[in-house]
Amino acid sequence: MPKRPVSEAERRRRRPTRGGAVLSHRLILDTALRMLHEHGSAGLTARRLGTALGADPSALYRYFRGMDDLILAIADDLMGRAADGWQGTGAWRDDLRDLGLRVHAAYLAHPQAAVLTAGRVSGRPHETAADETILGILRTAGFPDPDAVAVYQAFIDQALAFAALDAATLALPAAAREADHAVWGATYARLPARTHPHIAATAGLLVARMNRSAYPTALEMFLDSAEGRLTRARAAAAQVPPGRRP
Amino acid sequence: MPKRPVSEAERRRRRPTRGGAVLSHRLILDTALRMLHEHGSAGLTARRLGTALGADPSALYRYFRGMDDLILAIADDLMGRAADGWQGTGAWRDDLRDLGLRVHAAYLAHPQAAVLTAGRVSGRPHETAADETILGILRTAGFPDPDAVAVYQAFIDQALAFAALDAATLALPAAAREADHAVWGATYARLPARTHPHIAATAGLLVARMNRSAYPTALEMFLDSAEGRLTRARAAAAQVPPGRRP
DNA sequence: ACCTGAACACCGTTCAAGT
DNA sequence: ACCTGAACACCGTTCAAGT
Repeated sequence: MPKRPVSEAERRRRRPTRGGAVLSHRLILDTALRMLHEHGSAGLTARRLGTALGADPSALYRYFRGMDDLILAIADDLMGRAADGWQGTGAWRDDLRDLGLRVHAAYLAHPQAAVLTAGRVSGRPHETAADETILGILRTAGFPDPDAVAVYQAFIDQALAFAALDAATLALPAAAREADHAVWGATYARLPARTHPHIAATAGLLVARMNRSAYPTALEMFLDSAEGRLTRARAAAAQVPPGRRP
Repeated sequence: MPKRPVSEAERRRRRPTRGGAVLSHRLILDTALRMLHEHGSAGLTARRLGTALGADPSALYRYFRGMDDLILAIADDLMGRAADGWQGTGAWRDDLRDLGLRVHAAYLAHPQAAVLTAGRVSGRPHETAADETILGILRTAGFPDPDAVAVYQAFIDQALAFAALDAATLALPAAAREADHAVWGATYARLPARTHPHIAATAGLLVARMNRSAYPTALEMFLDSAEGRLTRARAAAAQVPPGRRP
């Protein structure tokens, strides 16, 4: 196990690099995000990041344990961008929808970063803050704790899972993305009705939909079902008045 | 654009490699899946694959355009494994649940491959066959075409998105996976109630749930909502008898 | 204290040459 | 027809040396 890099607060001297930049976690993170946009999700390498910062690549290892540590920091940064400035209205369904769409949008704004961070639990401040917010919305709305936890987990995983899936398409190099799009136009829309009757019958609708994210539909379906659960939980609670609870 | 490698049917001579193996798409695919299991999702490289096959790495380029082409072939293979031997019962809700869980399970059986193929549209035979099956289940159940297409897309994307998300955890090297698990135990369960009251209040439930997939919950919520849609669509259709349709 | 430079052990892909 | 071998342009990370 390599030893922990020096934290931002502990730093004393800030000697500039050969290129004149003064390194910091923030500067490295911002430069990494810029490189991901410019060069794609495979384009973030320690060597290129060093060059972009005007520093030797090995200097990065004083700030991050390695590329994996940097990627977890990027993940938490994306979550921070999603939650930045958010205010709840008190209407749980509207608030959840809004948060889900914000997380999805924050990831899609940095699709190459989203691909890299998909499925990683960072446990860092922005992530825990988002989790606390979502659990608070559900518990305040009246979901009993076991339901709140189950619905919370399905909600955040659905948002992140669709973000990663949709980001994967956007993050492809332009050529590959066009090739994937062309698959729909060329292969699916022209499958013969004899072998693929259902695809053939709905080809127009399929092609129109396939280049749009399914997340808004899936999110609304999720909220429908959550509302049903809440109604049933409230009805069950009304059967057992507060004074008679064990 | 590199030229297309020779297809399996077009091959004439089958000269064995230096290592004695006779190359084929199937052999390369199976060897690639084995390497992914043994060395993780970053462990599939052209050089290692060559060594494992007893061939020079450059020989692979006569079978696949490059690593990306190989990855799309692996994606279609996973979909084939999911659908292999599946039989519908005619009960749309049971059939969809079964297919969703099968796709999820097929991907989780090869998590390192799932990570690599997440979000890629292959347009190849097993993928189109699965799409035809799902659309058929929905249209036969009575979903009007626009609903059938919307629900189909949300269904397949949700299955693949959760598969990729859950696979990302399983595909981590053992050390990183344990570190991610430890994040839950150490960070989340011990956040103070003063700053994170909702996480603190449900910490036991959270830790118990977090190492299990949220897909079964999300899938059941999805099916709840789809059932509501179908009921409403049937009611609307009953309002307009067939003879009066435009 | 912090950054550098060399070193080590790797990559994917191309293309002319061999069999 | 198919595979090989060399070549090219890259990787992440470590560690002793410089400032």
